[in-house]
Amino acid sequence: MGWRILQNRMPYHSDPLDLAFHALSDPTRRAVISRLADGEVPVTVLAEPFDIALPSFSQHLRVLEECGLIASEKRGRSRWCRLITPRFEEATDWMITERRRWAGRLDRLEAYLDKTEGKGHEG
Amino acid sequence: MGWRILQNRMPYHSDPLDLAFHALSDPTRRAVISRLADGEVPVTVLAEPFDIALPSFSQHLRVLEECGLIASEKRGRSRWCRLITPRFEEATDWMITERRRWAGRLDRLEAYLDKTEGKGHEG
DNA sequence: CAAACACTAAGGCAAGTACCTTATTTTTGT
DNA sequence: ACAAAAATAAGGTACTTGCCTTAGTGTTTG
Repeated sequence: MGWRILQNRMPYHSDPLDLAFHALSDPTRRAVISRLADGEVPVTVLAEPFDIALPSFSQHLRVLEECGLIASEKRGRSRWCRLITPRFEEATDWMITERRRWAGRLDRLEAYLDKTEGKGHEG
Repeated sequence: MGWRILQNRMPYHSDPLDLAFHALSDPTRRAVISRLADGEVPVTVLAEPFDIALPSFSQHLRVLEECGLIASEKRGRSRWCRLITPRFEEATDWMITERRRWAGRLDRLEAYLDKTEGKGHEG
């Protein structure tokens, strides 16, 4: 019945999935994720391929860190970043679950069509 | 070496993956995707659970449609929406590929540690 | 044909985003 | 102790988003 959602005004991205997908919607941040698959990397090295100012790049890292996709640790004067996988898994799981849902529906639809088509041929 | 990215200013979300993840970063839009797994639904029915004005809801549908996650068709006075799967698959594939990349790295790391640990025990 | 229905267009607003530049802080290396 | 390196803080600008309201445009239905 009336299962209302989002009754009151909320910040733009509030739940973890919102934050994760928002983080992944930027090519710079996706590239960072890709790069970190290889292991830990300090900020300057991570930033090197990108043609943006370091503070701008750091903001991207902050977005990734705040939504739990990466973690970082200061060692001496540089900060090392690494991937955190569970948040990424969460987002992936959402997508896979959705995909399974519509795949399941299409399977049932196909089964139904096969059956009715069969009856059509019989009748 | 200098594989520079994003040299010139670009619109916020330019490639299909940017658009898809951006679209998925909103809970209303994710709920629409979930709902459409069941099949085609007209806008008003789709909008019913949400406590926002219809024009606001329509904007969400537009975002989903413009990035290729849904399609819609006008029949009489209502517009029917349905899922479009390839764009969703694209995004899912990106995530699965990334996951495989770091899973692979962790496997190799584990193999390496096993080997060195083995040598350590032998020596 | 008029009223109701299902959107759609247009315009407005507060908040958020993605960049920037210019300090400032912290940590080496000499 | 001093200069260079690696961030970080602070503040600014242009654009985007997510909502709103009000006013249309077509499409049934009585």
